[in-house]
Amino acid sequence: MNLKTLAENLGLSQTTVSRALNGYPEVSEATRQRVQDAAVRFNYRPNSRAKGLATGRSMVVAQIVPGSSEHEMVNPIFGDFVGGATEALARFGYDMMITRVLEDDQDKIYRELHARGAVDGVILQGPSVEDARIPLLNDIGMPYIVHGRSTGMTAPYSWVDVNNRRSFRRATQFLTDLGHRRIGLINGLEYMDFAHRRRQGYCEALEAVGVAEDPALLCSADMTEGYGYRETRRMLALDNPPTAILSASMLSAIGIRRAIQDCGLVMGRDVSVITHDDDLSYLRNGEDIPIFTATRSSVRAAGAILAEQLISLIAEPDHAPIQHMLEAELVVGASTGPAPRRT
Amino acid sequence: MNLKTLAENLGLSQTTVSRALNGYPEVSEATRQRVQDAAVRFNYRPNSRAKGLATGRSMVVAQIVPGSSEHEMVNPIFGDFVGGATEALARFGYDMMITRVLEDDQDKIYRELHARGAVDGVILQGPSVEDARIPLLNDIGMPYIVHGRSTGMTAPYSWVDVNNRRSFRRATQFLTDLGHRRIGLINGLEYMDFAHRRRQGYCEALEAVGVAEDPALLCSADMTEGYGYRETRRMLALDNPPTAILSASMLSAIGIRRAIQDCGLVMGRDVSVITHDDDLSYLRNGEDIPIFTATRSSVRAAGAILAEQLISLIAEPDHAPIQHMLEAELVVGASTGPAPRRT
DNA sequence: TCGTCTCTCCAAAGCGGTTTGGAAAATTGG
DNA sequence: CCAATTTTCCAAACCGCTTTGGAGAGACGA
Repeated sequence: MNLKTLAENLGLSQTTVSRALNGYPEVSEATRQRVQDAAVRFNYRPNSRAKGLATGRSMVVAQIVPGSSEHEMVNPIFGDFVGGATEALARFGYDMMITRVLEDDQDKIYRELHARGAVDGVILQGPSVEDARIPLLNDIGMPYIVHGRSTGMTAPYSWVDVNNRRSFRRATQFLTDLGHRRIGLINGLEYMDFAHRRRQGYCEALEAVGVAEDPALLCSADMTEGYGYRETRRMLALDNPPTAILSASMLSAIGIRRAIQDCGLVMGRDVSVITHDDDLSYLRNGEDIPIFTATRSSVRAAGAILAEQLISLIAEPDHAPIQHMLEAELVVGASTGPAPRRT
Repeated sequence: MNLKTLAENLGLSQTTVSRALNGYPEVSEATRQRVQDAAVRFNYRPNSRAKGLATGRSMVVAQIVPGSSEHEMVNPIFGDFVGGATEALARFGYDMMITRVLEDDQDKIYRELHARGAVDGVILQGPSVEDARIPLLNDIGMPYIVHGRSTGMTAPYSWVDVNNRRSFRRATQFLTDLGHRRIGLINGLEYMDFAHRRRQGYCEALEAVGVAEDPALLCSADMTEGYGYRETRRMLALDNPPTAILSASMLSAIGIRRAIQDCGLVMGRDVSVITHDDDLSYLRNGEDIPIFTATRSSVRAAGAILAEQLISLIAEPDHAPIQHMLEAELVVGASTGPAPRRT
């Protein structure tokens, strides 16, 4: 059923039917009712592509998933983020398209996506420090919003981000307040902006209590369970092991907990742990009381906010850049306690 | 830059330019070269919507993410699955669209997606036993393929699935061969088809050694870490606790391990554990040697296969239903050992 | 030299909507 | 009752591409 046959069935012109359905005022209420009823009866839906052609909008937002090779790690937050974003997008009649792109032809794909008119806007995921995609998108002139920020960017751009520096500063300070001085940081990849900022916050808090950072207590890699385990084992084997560890993700934290137990220690007593918690639906930090003390910020909620902001950027192309800072909450769980007295 | 202006620039008709770019033989090699060069020079890309309108194909495949409420759990496999699928889709020029849909208006959304002509085909995720979406899609007449199967379906349909029953039968048998007779099953939600089948396999293997199933050793829920922990604690507190546990996911298995340790027992010695492992990129089962003995089947690979099969279904609308069975491999890790002698 | 084939290329008709610029009909005001 | 509005509807152009049905130009054989 297309507009033409629907109009014929009603004995009206396509114009009138189109207007009736799209809520234009140039059509009487009686006619509008009649048209709407018929549309429902015939299960009529305007063809997306035709509508898009005519209006110049695709009502689709893209999320580009980078992946340099077959074995690239998928970001665990992907599912929840998309869940939050699609829900918000659906409310405004938008769909989300996922495009996978190899590192090397980022440029090409973004340009093509725009030239093809396939999408109205783009969500940029996982920005690195000085991310090259930002100037690229500025150049292309397609609405976009970044999930996170990119240190070192001079040009303005729209973003939604958690205050990673502050949250890790607070977390570290929480530990120093408890008397900890040897604090490990099991961080994400530090060319990623979020990890870069978390490290800054950590360093600032250490500096505030006059502790110099120790390279042996720092590491940076993909945030897996095994990584958390391995690095914790390494740190606990040091002559001067940490009494507390900061973790960049729940998964690493689970590995950290395992390592602590395997060393015959008790988490929260011998070694305190604070982790960042994205509040993933399939990886909850405990049920009633949190297992880990954590800096918590729902990535799902972030997805919804990004989607809404992107839509307003699309609606108003020369809107000033949107900059939306989210604060992580510091929730206290069972994994932290006062620094053990030096024996 | 659109076809018209490109043609004008070249002094050719739109027809010729279109044909030159799409590889039709009615155009001389010299002209084709000239056209292609110009297309590159002007960075011309045919508009997706216009092309779709003209050809009647959208070159988009949808994946519907069900979600009944705000707090619905996102399936942890989502990211890897989409990664595998989009990669395969991209090879054939397809994009993937994610649509979120509330349980209650599944019907409406599928029908609309088809009527709107927004997508050429659909991937159905997470089928339940007797899933109502399958007859619905048959009725609508849109190409689709199911990730998993649906017990109790009479109508034929296309699917790609892991042989869940066999793999859990083998896993259970592996344990009975080691002398285990008290074996717990910490299963996924059993209205989901995969969980239903795994339970069947488990029961079959127990029956083979004459062991009756014990309701106290069975449970079914969303597969979280906390769930694995809680149920393991419960089972280990029984008068007659299990000596082995089967887990439906890595996440639950991690909780199971934690519970075993918290009870002062050793996994692989006091309690054996086998888990299903979807080989998620962010949740690897150990690095060199597997932590858990596991039935392993890459969900990422499954995504790629589903995508390819769906594309062939789209290309050939009256293709016979595709039924592709994947076998999980049983990899032996450090979490299993002979049944401890009854003391 | 002329009809017949190929080779190239093109004008125009869709695909299914939206939107502009009127025109006919109904309403209002004097 | 008639002119001036307002209301209601429509024909046709347009969005950017593909594809059908030729047409013109050389090449070829007779």
